Amino acid sequence: MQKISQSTIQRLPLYYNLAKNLLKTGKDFITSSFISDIVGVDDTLVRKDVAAIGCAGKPKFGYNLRELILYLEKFLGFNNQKNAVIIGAGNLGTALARYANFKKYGLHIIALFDKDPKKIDNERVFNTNKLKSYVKKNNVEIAILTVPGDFAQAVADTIIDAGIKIIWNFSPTSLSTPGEVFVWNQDLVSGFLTLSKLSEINMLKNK
Amino acid sequence: MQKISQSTIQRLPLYYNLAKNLLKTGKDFITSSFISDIVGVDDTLVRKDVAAIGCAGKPKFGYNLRELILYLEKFLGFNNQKNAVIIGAGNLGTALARYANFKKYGLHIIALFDKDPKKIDNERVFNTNKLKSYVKKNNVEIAILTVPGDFAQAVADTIIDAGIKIIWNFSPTSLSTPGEVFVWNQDLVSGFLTLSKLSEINMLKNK
DNA sequence: TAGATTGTTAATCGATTAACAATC
DNA sequence: TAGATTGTTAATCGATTAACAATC
Repeated sequence: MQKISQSTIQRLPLYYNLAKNLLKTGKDFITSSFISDIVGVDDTLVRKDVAAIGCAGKPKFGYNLRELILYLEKFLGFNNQKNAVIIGAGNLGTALARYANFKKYGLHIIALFDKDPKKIDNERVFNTNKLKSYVKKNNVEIAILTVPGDFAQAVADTIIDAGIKIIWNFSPTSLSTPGEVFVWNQDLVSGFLTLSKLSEINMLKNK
Repeated sequence: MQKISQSTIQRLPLYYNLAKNLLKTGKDFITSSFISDIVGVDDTLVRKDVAAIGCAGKPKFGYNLRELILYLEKFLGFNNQKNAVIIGAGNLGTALARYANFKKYGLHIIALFDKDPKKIDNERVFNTNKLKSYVKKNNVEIAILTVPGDFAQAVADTIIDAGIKIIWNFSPTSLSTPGEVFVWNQDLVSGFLTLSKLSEINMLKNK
């Protein structure tokens, strides 16, 4: 299998969303230049990305829409349902837990943890001191960290100890983890700062 | 001014968070190799990034921590307070609005909009039909889109018409916008799919 | 002074874009 | 057949890494 770059992987969900939207309009085919126009990625690159997941197009028509969608769903692993827990039942953690859509894409959030007794109902939200045993018992693959930065490393240590190999880190702290643990940082403040600076540069460019 | 790459800009907030944490421990200096170890970025690259924002280090010591923090704050624009509105007062939109931290970093969320009458209080949450006039009246620079994908383009058209030049797009829809409008996509489902696939590749690598 | 660390120039690597052949 | 679009190879571009000189 040829290796697929991170950049390609990050673009595929964009193609997927677009393909699903186009399907609603009753279209049967989608061309690389159509995708290019809307997603803002060069059409050659779109074709390379699509080729990389093994989906072939038809000259003069483009890609069969349903087929492309199936290839994307298969590649992105919609059907490998994964259990996840959220640590930190604050605003963001709670919002993520309520976002029903995740399940369709393979992310099944089965519990939240917090150390604030007021948030604990022992049904959906548990005390953080039960985190380790819960993870071991319930086949949890993913931990979603929505705790304040000061606690992130300690929580990470705990869940790694319990066997977690995938961390979706919404905290502002860079985590020190062993090589076999995969961390995906999604701190939204960092996101905002990046957006803010890049937009500034974009303004200057358009002056 | 030399141009600073998007990759550099995306790393700077990571350095910033680390620097702030280290400050709490009473340290006065921070070295590029220390940053490298924790953030997971080559130390040469760290030095280039820091040099790019004009901050100079001291051989044998590293960077003065407070000085580095000041340079980062200045570059990332913490003091340019920007007004923002959130469109879509669902779980995520509401959570973002409640996240008080944003204000420290220059993001001032001054109102939310929704079309569901049950969510409207005409104090913090307004009817979407007032969006355009509100944006024009209140010096709103940033629109945060947390609406379902089907409505994203229509909302985008409205706010662009009202003069918005920066969109933080949490919806799963790629937006068609004029070149002077800057869009930063942060769809969390796409985020999860990327995380999921990359972690899979990471697993294989570690077998 | 010796040694650690910064700063910079050159080399490498990989991603994107350009050119164009293949094909429906 | 002609033309549009895919698929692929080559060229370009930019980001990262390596090597090493400068400096405190």
